[in-house]
Amino acid sequence: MASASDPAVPPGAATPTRISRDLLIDACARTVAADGVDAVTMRRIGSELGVDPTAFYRYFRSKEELLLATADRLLVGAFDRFEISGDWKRDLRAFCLHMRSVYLAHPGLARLIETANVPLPNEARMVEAWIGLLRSAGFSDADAVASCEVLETYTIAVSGMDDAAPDDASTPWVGTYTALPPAEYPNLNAVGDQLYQDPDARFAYGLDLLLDSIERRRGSR
Amino acid sequence: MASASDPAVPPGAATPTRISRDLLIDACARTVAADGVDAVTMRRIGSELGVDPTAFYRYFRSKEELLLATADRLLVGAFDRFEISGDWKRDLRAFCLHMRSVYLAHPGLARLIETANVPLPNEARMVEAWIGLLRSAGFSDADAVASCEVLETYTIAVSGMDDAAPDDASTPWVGTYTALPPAEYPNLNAVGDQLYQDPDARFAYGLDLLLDSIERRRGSR
DNA sequence: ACCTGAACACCGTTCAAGT
DNA sequence: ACCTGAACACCGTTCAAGT
Repeated sequence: MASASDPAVPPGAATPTRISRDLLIDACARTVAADGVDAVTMRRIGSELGVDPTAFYRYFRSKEELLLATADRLLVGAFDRFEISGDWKRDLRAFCLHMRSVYLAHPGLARLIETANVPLPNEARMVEAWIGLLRSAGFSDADAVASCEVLETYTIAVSGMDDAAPDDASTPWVGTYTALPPAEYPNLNAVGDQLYQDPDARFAYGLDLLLDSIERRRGSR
Repeated sequence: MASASDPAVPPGAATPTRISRDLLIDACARTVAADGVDAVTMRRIGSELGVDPTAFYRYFRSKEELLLATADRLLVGAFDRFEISGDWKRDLRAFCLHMRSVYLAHPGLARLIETANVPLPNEARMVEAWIGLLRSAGFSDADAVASCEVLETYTIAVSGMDDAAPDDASTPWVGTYTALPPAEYPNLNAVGDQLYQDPDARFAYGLDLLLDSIERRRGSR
């Protein structure tokens, strides 16, 4: 797609380099956005670029290296020009909700970042921004670090869990809890129909619980 | 191993059934406890029972069915005879910490339960107990459901994230944040050495933030 | 009735061979 | 210098054949 519209590569010229790190990351990012991380196979990336599946080993040491580079690219702009209102609580809330939407749009991305054993460059910039927000809001260094870690962990772990579930995952769950014998499961029979209705609402509810406590701990010091 | 020490199976007798659902689940559970969910392969389970790798298809429809049955077995007793002190906050806190320790002892178990699209029987019993605890503590049904969901989600998602990281995963992270250029990363240079020190402490910190807020919402109604 | 084992359609990755 | 393609060592799963 990129090479077809690139006027710098005349069609009749001697075969130019058809792939590069950037092109491979592009193809990988497209696949992740379309079908998730699990859909990425070397054979698919290769055929998408019209190239042998094994050609990419000239540019990346392994599939994991390609996936991490792709993950980092997908984080670019996810938070970069995020508007800072000055209200730390409101800003952090919007931050977390926005990151969640990015994770949900790229199934497997959150878990990819979780399991990386080295922080991605754009992840570092994100944490830098979060901690800056907390420190300038008057939090002590220790509180800023702890609060930042908890919010980051909560956001990425819960979103990673929710994006792994298929779209209709909530449907089979709803109702199964109310079908259990009432003698053994009185509470589930009473309130089971309210369980697991809306993952987004649940995420926001927990996020507000965390932010409320963080705010209160700052005030009570 | 079981058949070798089983006196009910004389060595010279006509070959008896050597496997069953229970034996397969046992072997699978042993593998999960020793090396995690990812180490489970049909060929390994087969060789562990001295049986052809494909023999298990007579007892389970697929690998996933075996894994889910194993997950449910690993939840048995994880919370069953848990002591109820009567202090809901203290009980829920111990509950979550205990479940986390079970997840961490079985790498991949949390994610296995997360991605199941039907609740496991022992999971239902767990949620029944949690909601009962909250309702008898005076929470409204809506608050009990929401609080229970958030605590369950937080515990399983964060533990699933932490158990996926290798043991020395924290080591490479610590320090990388303080090595970044101070001009661009002033906050990470200032407090980066305090980041990602202790996953258990971080989990407990966030758990207390949640419980504090839950307690306050009950009181202010 | 139960287990076996060859086979199939996938993986990620290596490496000698082509151009 | 760059790409190819056969090959290797794995997967989960199927199915005809053995006993």
